[in-house]
Amino acid sequence: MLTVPSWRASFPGLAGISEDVSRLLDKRAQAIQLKQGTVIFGPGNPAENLLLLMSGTVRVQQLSEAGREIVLYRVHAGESCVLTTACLLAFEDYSAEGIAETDVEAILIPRDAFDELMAVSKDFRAFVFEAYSKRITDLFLVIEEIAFKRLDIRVAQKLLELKGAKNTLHLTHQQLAIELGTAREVISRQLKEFERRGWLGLGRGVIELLDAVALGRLAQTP
Amino acid sequence: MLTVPSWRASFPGLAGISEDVSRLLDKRAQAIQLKQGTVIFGPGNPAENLLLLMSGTVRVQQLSEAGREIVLYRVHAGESCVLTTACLLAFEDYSAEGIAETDVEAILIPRDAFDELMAVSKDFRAFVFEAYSKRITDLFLVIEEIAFKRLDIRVAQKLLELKGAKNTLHLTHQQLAIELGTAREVISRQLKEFERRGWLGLGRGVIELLDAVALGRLAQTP
DNA sequence: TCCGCCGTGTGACTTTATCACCGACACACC
DNA sequence: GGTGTGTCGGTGATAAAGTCACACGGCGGA
Repeated sequence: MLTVPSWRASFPGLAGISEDVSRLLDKRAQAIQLKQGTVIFGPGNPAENLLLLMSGTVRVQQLSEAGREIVLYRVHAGESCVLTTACLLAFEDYSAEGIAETDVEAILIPRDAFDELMAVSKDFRAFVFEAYSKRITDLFLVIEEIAFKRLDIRVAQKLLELKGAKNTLHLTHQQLAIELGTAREVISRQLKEFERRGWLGLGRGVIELLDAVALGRLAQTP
Repeated sequence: MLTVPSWRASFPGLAGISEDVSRLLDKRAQAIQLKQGTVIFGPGNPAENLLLLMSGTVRVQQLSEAGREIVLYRVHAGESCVLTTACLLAFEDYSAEGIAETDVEAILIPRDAFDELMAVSKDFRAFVFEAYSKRITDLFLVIEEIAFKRLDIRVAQKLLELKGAKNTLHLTHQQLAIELGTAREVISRQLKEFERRGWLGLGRGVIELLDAVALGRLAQTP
């Protein structure tokens, strides 16, 4: 009856699961570590397992035939890489790839254990579908933004989203272009314009937010 | 032991289900008919059931705040409206809406029956995840196209995709603009250009494909 | 030290989006 | 038959975004 310090504490969605499901998880789940930059799944090597992230983030992005890229969403600690489960059970190939953006600790649930958990646990099903729901609404948001939103607004939003506690971002114009699915030159010019307005300071591979308030105002505009 | 002429014949993915699951389906599933134009789910009225389409098509589209729209995908006969199941179990609101594009006959599976089926039937789980997989790759495709593909190519593709057996399409420039998530004027000019090249004949609410081969060539270009 | 790569800047041009407004047709109603 | 009224499509002007080609400078490795 002692409380085992379980990884499951990180996943509120799994809090309510029953004793025996819990044991099943403990038996079949496996902790892994991934170095920053590891390609977790992608064209050619489909995901074989469900991942639950303990720490770090995974970036999921789409590659176009022409070699351009766009970031679809990020999986953070406490979340799961569920969209991979779609191909996990349906065997269909993915055109997206997942990359460990930082070092990552994760729990790995093999395909058959995933299926068994879906069968036996209502809570696990709810957990999975909730995660699906979040990802799909993320995708809908991406579609809405690239189709209908002005780029300056999206750049401002993305800068505020990516900045951490400090107001300094370490990323290149090219990386920012991939975040938004556009071209590097377009981003360069946009950042230049923000710099001209005194909102940003620009350096090689560094962007400093000087006026987050002004950026926030722009980001708010509908 | 007589074969009941079952609706399930329309769904190859459900062919292999066992006797008792089959009985469960028959008991809980319910046939419905929907008139063309019916809003099946949308902001404000989330889907309460899983739909399996017997006949007709459902168009799923996204509405932007600014009032613009884009078609995300279509559900055809023999397919299911699975993405709604994500919110069906996770209760999250959808920003997309589903509309019966034609008169529709469908099988309706209530939420609790859906959950029970997920629990008891491996085949049903496979069916659901396969449907998910298809939809999600559809969404990825939409993202790739609006982000990276030239509009003239997308117009050509869409014209060929929407045309039936005949080479005559009944849709307005506005509708075509919604298909592609762009503006009506842009479509008008593009169609005009195709007409100038002799590829199309244009009338009020009518587009006639005169040179499908040329359109196909354009649609192929990477 | 020098070469080469990477990140960035820029000009010229094309494509796409936006805004404002117009005319034409279709249908309903007098 | 005329007269609204709403839908559909056409167009010009302008702005935003994407594309292409190339130049510059820093910095790290050979």
